[in-house]
Amino acid sequence: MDYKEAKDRFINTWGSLGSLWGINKAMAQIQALLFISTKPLSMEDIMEELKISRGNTSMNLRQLMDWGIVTKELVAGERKEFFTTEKDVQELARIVAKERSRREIKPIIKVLAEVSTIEDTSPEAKELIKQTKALHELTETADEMINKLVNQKQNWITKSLVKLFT
Amino acid sequence: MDYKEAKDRFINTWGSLGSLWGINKAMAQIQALLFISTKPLSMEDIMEELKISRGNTSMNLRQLMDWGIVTKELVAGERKEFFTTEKDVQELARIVAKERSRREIKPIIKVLAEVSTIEDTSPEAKELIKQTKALHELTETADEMINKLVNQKQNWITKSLVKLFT
DNA sequence: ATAAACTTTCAATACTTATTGAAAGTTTAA
DNA sequence: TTAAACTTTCAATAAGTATTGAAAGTTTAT
Repeated sequence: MDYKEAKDRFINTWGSLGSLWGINKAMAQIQALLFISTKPLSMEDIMEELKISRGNTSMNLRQLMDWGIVTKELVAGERKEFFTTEKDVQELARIVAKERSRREIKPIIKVLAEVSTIEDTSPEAKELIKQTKALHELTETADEMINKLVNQKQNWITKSLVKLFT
Repeated sequence: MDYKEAKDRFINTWGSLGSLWGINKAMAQIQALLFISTKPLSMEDIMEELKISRGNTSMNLRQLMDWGIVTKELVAGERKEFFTTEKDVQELARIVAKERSRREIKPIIKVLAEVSTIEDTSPEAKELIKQTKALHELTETADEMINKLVNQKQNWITKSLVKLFT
C-alpha cells in the first residue's frame, strides 16, 4: 500500500465511521484530512482533495469549529483562511467526549429524571418508573465516569486502564 | 405528567436518541416499548402501540434479536410469537457495548493498523503514520477498557467509578 | 392434504439528510 | 470608494434510509 492509497483509505474509513456515529461524512473526512496534513489547509485545498463543493466545505468547517475540533489559522501574506485540527489524540478524545456528553447524554438524563418521577401506582406505571429509574442511574453514572476520565489530562485513558485492572 | 404521556415521552426520546446514534428509530422504539412492558408483546401489540407496519416491525425485531437484546417468548396456548427485551440495564449495557466493539471499533482498529504500517519516508507519509499510530493506540486502549469493564458482571459501572476515583 | 394463522420478504414509495452552486455578503488592498 | 478575493447562505436537488403493504413463505391444527 502506497501513501496515496493509505491516505484515501484512512479518510474514507473515518468518513463512514462518522456516518455510523451520526456525524456527517464530509465533516468526518475534512477532520481526517486535516488530522494527517503537515500544514494548515485552505478551503480550496479541502475542496480539491475531497472533491466536495464550496458550500459543503464551508458548512462542515463551521460545524467542526463549533465542536472545537478545528481552528482557523492565519498564514502570513495569504488572504484566504487556513484550517487546522487538534493534533493530539488524547485532547481530541477529551473534546469529543465532553461535547457528546453535553449535547446528547445530558438531555436524555433530564427526560429520564422527569419520566421516572411520575405519580401513578398502576402496575404499568410502576414498571415504567422502575425501568426508567434504573436507566437514569446507569446513564448518570456512566456520564459522570466519562466526564471525570476526560478531565484528567495527560494519558488519561492508559492511566485509567492501569488503575482499573491492577 | 400522567402515565400515557410519560410512556410516549420515553419511547419518543429513546427513538430519537437511537437515530442520533445510527440506530433506526423504529428499532429503538420497539426496544423501549418492550423495556417498560409488564409482559411479552406480540407483533400486533407492537404495531398497534407504535403505529408502524407489519413489515417494519418484523424487520426491526429481527435486528434486535441479531443484537441479542430481544428474544422470542413462547406463551402457552398462543400461536403467535411474543417478544421480550433484556430487562436488566447493566446486562443491556454490556450487550450493547460488546456488540458495538465488535461491529464498529474492531474494524476501524484493523484499518488503522494497516494504514499506520506503510513503508514510506516522505514527510507527508511520516505524518500519516504518526497520527494513525496514535489513533490506533488510543482506540485499542479504549476498546480494551470497555471490554474489560463489560466483562465484570454485577454493577460494573458503579464499582469502576469507585475504584477510579477514590 | 388443506386451510387458517401467522411471519417474512421486497419492490415501490415516502421521508430525511447531504450536497450543490450561484447569489449575496464580507473583507482587504489600492 | 471600488473592485477583487474570498466566505457564507440557502433554495433546489440529489442521495441515502426507512417504511409500507401485499404477495410469498412457513407453521400448526384438523
